[in-house]
Amino acid sequence: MSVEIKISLNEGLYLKEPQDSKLGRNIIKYSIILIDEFGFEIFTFKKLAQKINSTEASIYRYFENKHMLLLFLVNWYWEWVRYLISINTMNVSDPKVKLKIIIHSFVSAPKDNPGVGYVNESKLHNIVISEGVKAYHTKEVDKENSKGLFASYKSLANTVSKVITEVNPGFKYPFALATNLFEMSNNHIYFAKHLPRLTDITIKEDDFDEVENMLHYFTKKLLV
Amino acid sequence: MSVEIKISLNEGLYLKEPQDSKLGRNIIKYSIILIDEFGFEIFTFKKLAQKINSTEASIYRYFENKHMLLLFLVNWYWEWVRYLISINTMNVSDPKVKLKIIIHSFVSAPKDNPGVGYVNESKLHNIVISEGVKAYHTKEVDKENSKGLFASYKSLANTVSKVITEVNPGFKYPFALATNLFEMSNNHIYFAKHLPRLTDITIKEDDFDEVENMLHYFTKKLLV
DNA sequence: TTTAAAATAATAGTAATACTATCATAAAGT
DNA sequence: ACTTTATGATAGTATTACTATTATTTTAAA
Repeated sequence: MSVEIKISLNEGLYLKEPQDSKLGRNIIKYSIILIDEFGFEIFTFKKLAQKINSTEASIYRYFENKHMLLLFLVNWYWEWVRYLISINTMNVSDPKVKLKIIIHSFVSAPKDNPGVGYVNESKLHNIVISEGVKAYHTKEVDKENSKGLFASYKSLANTVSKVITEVNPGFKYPFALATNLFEMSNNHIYFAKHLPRLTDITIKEDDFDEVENMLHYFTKKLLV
Repeated sequence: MSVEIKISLNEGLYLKEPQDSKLGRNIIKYSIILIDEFGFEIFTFKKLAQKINSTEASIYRYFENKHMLLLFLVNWYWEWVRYLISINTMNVSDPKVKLKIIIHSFVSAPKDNPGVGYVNESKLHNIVISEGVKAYHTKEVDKENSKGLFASYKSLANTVSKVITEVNPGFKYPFALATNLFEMSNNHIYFAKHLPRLTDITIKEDDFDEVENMLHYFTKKLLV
């Protein structure tokens, strides 16, 4: 039972839609594997080309450069989380329950879901955790933002902020809390793994329960 | 009235203490200016060398590579904020007031303080906001962490977490809140400037009051 | 089924980056 | 005055981040 979902993203992210061809899907698939394994700085189009028995030039026909590829991947992730939230909260009316589902999606999206053949969601999650912030910490943010290349993150923040406001209409910073839940989730998974003195939680073999509990704890206190 | 403070940092951060020579201090001074102006990716040792009429080779005698230089700079910043907090809370006994001072230091450290001749704290703050996360999002985190290259951030988190626990001994995540206040401060200043739809606050001509108010609001709700 | 169009591969080449090495000169410390 | 140390000048290498050109393969239309 695999219903292939194709996630559509802003056309400015790529030169040619990678999800529509074998090579394109290979670029997505193996870039995720390589970036997860070696990190974004070490990753190059040349190495990717070697891995998939293609050439640098061919990859450059799909993505302007590796930064754009990263931006594509994190947008894909944002959009996918948004999709998960939308289907999982579809028949839920209690906003508090919705928020629980949202937090669960932030923390453990890759765990519960089937997903798309050419995307290893778990590795992509690792990339978002380890490299995601680099997608928007560049000198080109403003230009890229004006082209809509962060639309998915903004939509996600918007969706979540609405639920926050439903839970507590008096809460003053719904957008900040929305993005903070997402960033905090990623940060503290990263901290627990690499800089444990910066957090209170621990992670044993990819069990993110403590992160989830922490976010619930914060959210509850903030929104009562 | 300029009392020159020299901030001592982990020796693993540099090959040769840059604060002890004219060239070293120039490297610090102008790397801050260049990274702030052009961003970390565009910044190279060659460009820096040209700017200060020196050579790449000379700069490499101080820092292994530009990543280490960035790590040095953010450590310097962390250590400096820690120093500010320690002197500004010295004679304060009320932990709530201490926390206010801490938040103010996170948000507006560069505003209120004289500082060190070769460091433009305001530009350095910009670098921490825009590039700081790159200092610890690398494949070498674990190795670098084991050498103590993140000690300053950890000390800072530790200091703040203690105050949080003083305010509310029952609060379950003092370290997470400590780091989150710092990260949130940086993130939302960045968002307000570049991705305003991701936050609720606005910043008009480097007035960070709204950020500070937001952090107070969050902290208060979390620690009552 | 042929044929044209489009996609990919193969190859080559360039400027910039991220270094390392060597030697000469200048500055500082004893 | 002398020796250590710091810096500058110069050169060189491997890798990166591309661009360009041509050949070959795949696909899609006539």
